[in-house]
Amino acid sequence: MDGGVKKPGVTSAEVARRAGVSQSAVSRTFTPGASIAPKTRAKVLAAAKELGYRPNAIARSLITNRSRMIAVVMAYLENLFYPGVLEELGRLLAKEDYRLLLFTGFMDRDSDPVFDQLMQYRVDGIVLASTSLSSELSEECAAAGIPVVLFNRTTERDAVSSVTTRNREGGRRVAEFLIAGGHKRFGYISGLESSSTNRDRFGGYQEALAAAGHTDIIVEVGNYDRAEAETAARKMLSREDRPDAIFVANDHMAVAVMDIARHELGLSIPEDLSIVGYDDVGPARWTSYGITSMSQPLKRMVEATVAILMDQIASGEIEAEHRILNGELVVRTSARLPKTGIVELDGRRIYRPGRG
Amino acid sequence: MDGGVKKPGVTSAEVARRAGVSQSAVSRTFTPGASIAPKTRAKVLAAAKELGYRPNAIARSLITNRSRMIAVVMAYLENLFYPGVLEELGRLLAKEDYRLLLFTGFMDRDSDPVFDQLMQYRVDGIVLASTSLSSELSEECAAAGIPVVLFNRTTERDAVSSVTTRNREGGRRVAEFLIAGGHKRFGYISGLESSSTNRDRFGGYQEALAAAGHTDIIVEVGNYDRAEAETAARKMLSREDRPDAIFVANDHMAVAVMDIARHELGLSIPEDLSIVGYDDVGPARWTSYGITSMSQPLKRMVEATVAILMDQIASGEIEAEHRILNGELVVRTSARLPKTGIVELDGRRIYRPGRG
DNA sequence: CATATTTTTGCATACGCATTCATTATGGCA
DNA sequence: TGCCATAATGAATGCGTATGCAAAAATATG
Repeated sequence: MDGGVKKPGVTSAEVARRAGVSQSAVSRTFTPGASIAPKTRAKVLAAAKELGYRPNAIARSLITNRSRMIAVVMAYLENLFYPGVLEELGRLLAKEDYRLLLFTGFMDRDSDPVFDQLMQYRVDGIVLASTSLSSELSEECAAAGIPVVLFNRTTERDAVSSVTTRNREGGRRVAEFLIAGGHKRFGYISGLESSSTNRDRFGGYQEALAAAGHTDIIVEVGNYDRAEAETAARKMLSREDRPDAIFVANDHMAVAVMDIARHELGLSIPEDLSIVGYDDVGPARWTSYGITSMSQPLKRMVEATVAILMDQIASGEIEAEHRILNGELVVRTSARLPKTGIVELDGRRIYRPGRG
Repeated sequence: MDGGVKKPGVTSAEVARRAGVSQSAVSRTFTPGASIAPKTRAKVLAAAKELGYRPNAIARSLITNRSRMIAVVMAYLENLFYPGVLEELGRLLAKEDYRLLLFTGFMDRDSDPVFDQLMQYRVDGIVLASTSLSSELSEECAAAGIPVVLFNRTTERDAVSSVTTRNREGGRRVAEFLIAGGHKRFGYISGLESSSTNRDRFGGYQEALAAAGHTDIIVEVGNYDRAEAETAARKMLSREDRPDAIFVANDHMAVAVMDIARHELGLSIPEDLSIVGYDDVGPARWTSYGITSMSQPLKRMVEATVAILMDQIASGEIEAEHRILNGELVVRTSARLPKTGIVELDGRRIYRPGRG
């Protein structure tokens, strides 16, 4: 009825009056490390509690020029890998006393309008998890002193920090594993062709296959999308010379490929067809799928991401830093096993050729 | 080297000087509906572009007493239903020009420390998706004029707004479906026993079963957790009088139950055992599972949530509002089919008893 | 006890912007 | 052209807090 005014909330001045001290004293009470006498502090805390006072983070940000918010840009969350990342990010950022401003659910892959928003909120750092950033924008961030971390992505010119795994080595290992398993015809269902992860995974795969004399890889595009992966699988598997081994660029698509292979085309996995995925995400571990998959160490990746952010926020230096972590090929039931090279490692079966 | 100072960024005063106008004019240029001459506006926009000016949302919030941020509290994201909610929330909130401050990844189900944070940031609204709120806290929100919406949850005393589906009717329908399918022994794997959804789903199930003379339901607790659901399934299915029909309180657990039943205990689904889930989440549709499941209309639920928030923000009135939506029992392959009652509805098979 | 040193305190100011108010420019109409 | 209504403008102020500075209080030292 009164037209929508949010009640203004208790201010530090009101608390000060109540406690019989100055506004400064109230501020100092809530500023760790500030000079304040214990008894004054106690008075202030009492008054604050009575009035239900909470420091206004907005006003604080205006003074300190720090919002204590990190923007996380994640275009889609359908692939469970990303919710996992989000959850871990939330955990670690909270531990560092940072809040998480999430940008998701925009279909156009263009992050520029989102970028405007996040700059207006003066975030202290940016994590880009499923989008890249045009080079002008990343330069603008650098100029503004805002650290940016590309998560699970890199750019050619490595001007912006990134956290990735050894995708090329991963692709190579997948190839070695499949070759050792005695496969003859190799397929690849690709992710987004513009993404660095996809290029690297395919590059390593292709390279190792070529080294073993296999130069004819059957490729279809899945764009990291479930529906497109289904289409790609149908196409690839209804060929006469269909592959007996497929490397799918991530588990999210691999699940779809397995469903199509088994239930639409009646193929047995791994007897008729071996499938290897990437990420080692939740569903890969579910026994219905049991996907043999290159793992990405999610927790350590997120740790590295937060470490880079905190470091650059603290130092003010924002030279690009690149953290590249190792994964393992986790062996399950979706692909035929090589005779050697499989070892047990804290409860998981891992493929490590040469250790075998 | 210089100890970490984020560059202050361009201010409206600088733009004003550059454009040869007052700071007020700059402000009015970026305030929709403000009184500003087209040519002045053009000058300002030009200067702003040159300098790379973006209005400081923090400073604006301080004046307007609106942060244009909505806090979303979501303890865990492992169940794909919630990432879906998050994505849709992000989409709709962006459309309303609101940002999403996410709180996730805290394991203790207690949301109170989180609550402190979110109040400090003076969010304009709160969505609680996997946590409840102590009654004092919800009263504090009401007093502060901050709308709160419980998503997929309710409290007994309905003092705080909520968006849910007809869980009781859903449970009832599942029971009717399983009875019509000729099942004899009924099991239930429960969600969090303290949650309203779980109570309602079980209540309806129990009620309809009792009406048909089945009063002995075998119950195990899964707490909406995958691992616990696995344990529950093992226990329930290794009994001598194991059920031939299980209602699992959500799909996230139903997937685990199916895996255990099939691959650990060698049961055929639906020949030996029928399974019905809840949510109609992604994996339920994957052909490996094909879970017959009560759907929750995610998009409409999120729509309702945002509508309630926008409404209460605009009006300033925050009397609790309850939106209860309808789901459908989507029939797939995880449960034996009744002879009648299955109809086709925009490409899905739906169970509607009495509709023939 | 006087003096030097340290700790604590309040005053005043600034952060970047929106908004009120008084003033000036603009356009409409006779 | 002159007069009035309206639009546009700038100066000033305040949102809630942190912080530099100087004054005051507390403590240590001789």
